[in-house]
Amino acid sequence: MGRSPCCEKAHTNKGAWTKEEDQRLIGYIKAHGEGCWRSLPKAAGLLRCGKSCRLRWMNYLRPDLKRGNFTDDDDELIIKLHALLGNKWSLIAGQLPGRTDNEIKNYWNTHIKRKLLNRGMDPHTHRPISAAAAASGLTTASNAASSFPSSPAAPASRLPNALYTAPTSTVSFARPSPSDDGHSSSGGSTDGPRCPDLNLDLDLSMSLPCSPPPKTTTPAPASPLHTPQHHHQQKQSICLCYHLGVRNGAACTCKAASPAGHRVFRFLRPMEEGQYI
DNA sequence: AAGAAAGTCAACCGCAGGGAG
DNA sequence: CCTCCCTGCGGTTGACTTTCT
Repeated sequence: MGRSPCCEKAHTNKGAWTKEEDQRLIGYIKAHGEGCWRSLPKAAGLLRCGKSCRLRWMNYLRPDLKRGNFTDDDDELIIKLHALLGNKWSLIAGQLPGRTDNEIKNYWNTHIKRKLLNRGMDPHTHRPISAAAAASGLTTASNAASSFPSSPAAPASRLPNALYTAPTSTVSFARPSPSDDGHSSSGGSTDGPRCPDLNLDLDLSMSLPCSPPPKTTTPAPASPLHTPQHHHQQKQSICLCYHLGVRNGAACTCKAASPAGHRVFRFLRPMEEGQYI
């Protein structure tokens, strides 16, 4: 019956982190590197559960985080990536160096949704609201927004033209199955027309080419492990073809460029025929 | 100036995936 | 192949801040 708690809740703090806790966490990770989040709190002398420590580090304390406002270019990139990937915030974050999935998720929900609605676009389907409403029975923008499933599940024919302009590159990519995230229950995708080959304009102005990340002034912790931070840093170099399930393609050498091999590149499970995001 | 409403975002929760044994 | 454990992800909550009346 139920899961066992991830940690001993009776002796853990919850809620906002104090400066002292932050310093303890930062100090410990600087000294020992990331990894083994479950045992980290005890080792660092923190009365927090490991998940909480990880989240705090990932979303707030990491030295490579970029604080501050999103630019319009960021907005557009997020919109495009969301149209492509759905609510795969971690993948989207991987294309925005210094941004976290949580930050982007919040930003989407608080800013970009409204921005799209103001444009008359359904933030889920990325289609004009009138068309989206006609197709799904929605009648208002707020309905359209509130009825979001986690994935836009938009076949190519339903995505905005901006994403499917004259194809500069044609990619036949695999979409994950609808059950991948367990939430794609609506959006009119599962019974839509099959669309195995999508002509994607992949020129999304990615700032991160398929090459090893350049040396930065912020040294990574001296941890030989494939730490989550390492993972995040590497995520910035994830090639979109991996996101799209097109791995080991002749045109992609990302994996070879990665020192951490399979742990670095996470990719969406290739879809079975007829399945969409 | 005070209270209400709306907006923002850090943090929590539960689940899924993957690796180890 | 199965089970357990750990990590990471996405959805949601709620405290705090800002704006409006």
